[in-house]
Amino acid sequence: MKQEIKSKETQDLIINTSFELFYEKGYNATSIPDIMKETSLSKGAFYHHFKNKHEIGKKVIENIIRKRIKEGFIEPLAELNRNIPELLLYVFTNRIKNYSEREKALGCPANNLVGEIGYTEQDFRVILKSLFEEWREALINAIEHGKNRREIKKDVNSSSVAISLICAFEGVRSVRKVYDDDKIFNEFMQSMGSFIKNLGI
Amino acid sequence: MKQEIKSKETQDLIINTSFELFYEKGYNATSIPDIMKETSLSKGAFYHHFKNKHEIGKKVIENIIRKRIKEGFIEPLAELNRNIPELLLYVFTNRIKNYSEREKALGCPANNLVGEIGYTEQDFRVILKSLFEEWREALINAIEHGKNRREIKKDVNSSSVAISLICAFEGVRSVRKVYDDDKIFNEFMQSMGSFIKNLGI
DNA sequence: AAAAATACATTCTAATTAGTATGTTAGTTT
DNA sequence: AAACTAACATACTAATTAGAATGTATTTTT
Repeated sequence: MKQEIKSKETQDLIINTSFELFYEKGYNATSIPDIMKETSLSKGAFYHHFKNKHEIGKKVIENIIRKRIKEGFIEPLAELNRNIPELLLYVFTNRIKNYSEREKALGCPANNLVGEIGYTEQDFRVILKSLFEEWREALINAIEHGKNRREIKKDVNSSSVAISLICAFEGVRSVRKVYDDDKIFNEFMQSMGSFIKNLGI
Repeated sequence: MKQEIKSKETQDLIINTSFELFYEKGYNATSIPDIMKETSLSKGAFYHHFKNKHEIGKKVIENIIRKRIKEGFIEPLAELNRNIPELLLYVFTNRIKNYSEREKALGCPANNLVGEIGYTEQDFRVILKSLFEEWREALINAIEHGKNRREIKKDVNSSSVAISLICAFEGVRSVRKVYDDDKIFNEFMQSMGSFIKNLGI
């Protein structure tokens, strides 16, 4: 029982540390020794708990990144009693302002991984796709609610708007990463704002 | 004179090959031996012409990627005699359909590099930023033309729209890469289309 | 035509890497 | 309490890597 807790804690430490390093340096640029140096554990510990780097990659996406998307983008969409255009405006523009400098400089962890994925790492792609799908479904649900409550125009294509919001958001985090300047966010929010307002009646 | 031509040809071969491999496998996942195996030249040839991988990375961005952005996104914007909303619609939606399967699956080379960049590779970030700036300026110029010709609303913020178009476009190429499904493009184009139409008078 | 420089190829080193094998200590089961 | 197992650490191998050193044929310069 005591061992089980210890084991879980160690695994979590390795997964969390991996996430941070992948986020800062990229997946391919991070080695297993890099990760284990950071945890102050040995390489033996790594290979006792995990098969290889690929497995840790999957765990990072499935556990950490999925949780971040859920908490950051899906759960805030659950307040369906709110006015939907306002809710979307909040989720896609206001929230951006609250990012830490680190998050602004490093971009979106999910999107960074997408950038690194080539033909090779199809496993990662499939898991990431499922995360985006969950996000997309939550958005479609919110938009449909808005349509039913006549807060959003009937002729709005929910699925199309949902994916476009996701695309725009991922895009701006990427572009902001290159610019390293908050001006990008401010200008983006202005157009994004008018796009969202234009969905409303 | 003969040597100069040979030298240039070899350098171009190495740069082009590097671009293709970076695009397919990512920058970090591509080694110099990988590149040189592909060129059928030796490692000695690489280090005769270039200092290290970082230098080749810069050359790939400055030469190949800059050229692609110029030809693909900036030059098409030069047809300022056309109706600007239509021109934007063409550049940002219709053109997407013509991407090859490879380009769709692998995403945007510039954006992929952005994903891989951490705190470390600031050199790349700065060069990439200058490419995005050129693109942004061309877009602002086109939008301003549209405003002057009363094809675009006066209250449209050109800079904000320009950066948002870029963000959305980079975003969709990233998301399409995860989904590996053309449905993403089609749905994106619908919303992007109405956003652009909404800029017009 | 001799000397020098260029465009490479070959060979080497030293570091880093993934992954394995083999400890050792503590906890768990019987 | 003995036997077993889990949680690591240490020490290894084998491959890959960046990059330097050195060699050689072909041009270019003088």
